[in-house]
Amino acid sequence: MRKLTIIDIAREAQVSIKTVSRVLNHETGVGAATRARVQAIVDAHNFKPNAAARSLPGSRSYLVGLLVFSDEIHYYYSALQTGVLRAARRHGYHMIMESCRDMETEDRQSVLRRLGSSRFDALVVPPPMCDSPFILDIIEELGIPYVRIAPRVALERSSFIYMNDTEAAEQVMAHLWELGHRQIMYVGFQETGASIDRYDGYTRFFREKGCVPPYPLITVSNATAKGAIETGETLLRQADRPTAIFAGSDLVAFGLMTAAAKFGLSIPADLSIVGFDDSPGAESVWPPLTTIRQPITDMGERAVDILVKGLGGDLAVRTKEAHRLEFSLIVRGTTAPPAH
Amino acid sequence: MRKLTIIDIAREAQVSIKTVSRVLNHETGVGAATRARVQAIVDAHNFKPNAAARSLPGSRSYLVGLLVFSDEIHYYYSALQTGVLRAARRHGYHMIMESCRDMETEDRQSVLRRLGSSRFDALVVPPPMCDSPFILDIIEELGIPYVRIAPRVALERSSFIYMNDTEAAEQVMAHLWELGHRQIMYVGFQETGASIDRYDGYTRFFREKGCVPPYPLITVSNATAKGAIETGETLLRQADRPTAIFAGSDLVAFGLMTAAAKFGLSIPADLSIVGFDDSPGAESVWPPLTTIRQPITDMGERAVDILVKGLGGDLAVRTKEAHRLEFSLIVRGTTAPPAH
DNA sequence: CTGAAAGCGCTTACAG
DNA sequence: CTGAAAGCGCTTACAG
Repeated sequence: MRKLTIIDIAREAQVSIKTVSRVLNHETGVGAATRARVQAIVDAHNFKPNAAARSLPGSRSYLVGLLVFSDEIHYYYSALQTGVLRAARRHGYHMIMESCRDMETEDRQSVLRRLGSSRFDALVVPPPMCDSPFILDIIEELGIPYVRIAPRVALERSSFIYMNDTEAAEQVMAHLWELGHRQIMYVGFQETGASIDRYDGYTRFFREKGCVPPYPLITVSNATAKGAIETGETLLRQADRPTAIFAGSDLVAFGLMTAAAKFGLSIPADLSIVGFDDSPGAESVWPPLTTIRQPITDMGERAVDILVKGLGGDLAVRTKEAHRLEFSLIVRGTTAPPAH
Repeated sequence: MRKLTIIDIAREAQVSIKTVSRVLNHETGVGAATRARVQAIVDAHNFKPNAAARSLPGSRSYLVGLLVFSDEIHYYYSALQTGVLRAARRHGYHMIMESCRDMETEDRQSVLRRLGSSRFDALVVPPPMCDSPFILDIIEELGIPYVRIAPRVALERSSFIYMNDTEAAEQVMAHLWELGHRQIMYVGFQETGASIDRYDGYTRFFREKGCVPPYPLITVSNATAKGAIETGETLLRQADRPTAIFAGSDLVAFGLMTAAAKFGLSIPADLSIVGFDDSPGAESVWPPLTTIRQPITDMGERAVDILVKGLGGDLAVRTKEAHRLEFSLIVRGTTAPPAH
């Protein structure tokens, strides 16, 4: 069977190819009845216009860019990428990745040139680039439409996708509280502001219970587990050590688990631990980690959906939007009621 | 500055656009002098032909497919993808990912239809799909050129990229031997044949030293760390426990490290451990894991290089090739001389 | 070994 | 609200 073209659709709908093109691109200026008839035929055939043919005469490339931080393999970007790829394909776009190593230290001209020479129509900007005024200025100067993932600053600058870290933290606390824990500690990380949002949830939870948080904020490096291990060794030696620790990230949780093992503390019998991220290792460690799953893949998908809708040219949808996605608490093996 | 086209190149070289097209596509039938002159101009401008314009009239899509196993996030595929993406961009191609969840259980017709409807010009086929006759039959039936990554069966069927697992294993053994270890054990995994290749290196090393391997082959599941932890607990309880363990994968190594911690064994003072893969966690655990780094990203790049060369149409390069890439032993903190 | 013509499937710019 | 014409930058099929 030959590949369908808009000529086939046009013939079947008894309209010109231009009208089919209008419907396909959600352009205005087509009668409601005509639009419905064409759309029905498009749907019936599951017709997808040829991307090459679209981009050749047009000004669009049908490429969405995903900004990634250096070439490193990080599950956060992998997950995001899976979502971007999925949505891009759905919309007839391709994904192109642009790596941002050293963008902050590079001079303005070379970054401009580099981003300007890539021919994507729109850009998905995840952390930490989404919070860099330097990067945002350049993107805006180039006039590239963009959507940010989980930004923390200058929220008014663009559409963005986010999840509520504070609320997720409160849910972690509620889980531990219900198990009977009261001596709960939060161990965060230094690298990004997300840790603070989670700490806010921790303190807010205690406040709502009418209590004062029993421990001060502790932060370690989130780059390697070393800091968490060392901190864990100090913490767990204390006489009034917590019965449960809420770790700001899975990596911090892993470090604490290692430290606990060194002290002969059994998890979750002697100490409960909750992570944050549901990273690939969370299921592999022993016991498997109770943690918060972030909807990273969904975030990527939604970002592309917004972008493509905006590129459709319908001015009404160019409004900046903020989409909140839901997290979920994954209860696995590192949480249990406290001993006696 | 306006985007260059082959018309500009043709004018500058005083030839027709058809001749420029021939040079660009490495087609035969251009005089050596003409070819050199055109190529020089192409290089001088760093001219890249417009992919959309190429694929529109032609039969090629300028898309390379990467087959991935389900939608899971796995660093192996992430690394491969980085390489494929990098090489694809270099050659003016885009990358498209095709997920293979349940391919083995699906019926032949639906897989054929699915792969047939994606319009990539060539396919990179990593494990485990590269060893599935079912998948290979379908790809060949569709006439899609493909290169396999680290295949273990039917090597004559296609070009492939590989590394020498056995030799890498021998290098691990040499490292441990030089530190003074003699009671070295190998703990492999069940999932893929790679574990056997590594075990072969283990036994071969002892044979070359004129010894008999001191321990039998042990295998655990590579899906979660649980099996490795339990196995480790059994092994480390033994009176004649090894002074060093060569783990068939990083994940197995992580499990063994957890088990060692439970027994109060200090790594590397009481027990040395070496992994295999250099996965993202290898640097984050404590102590950081000594392991073999596989050139996964490079493998992806090379696969695309071969594919694109083949698509160039030069029959001579359609020969099946096998490219071996080099691994490297990354010595970190889990290996040291044995106690006393 | 080299080139002139037609056309891929769309969008742009314009006309009505 | 709808359509006819031109053309995007290449490749294909053909001619010499």
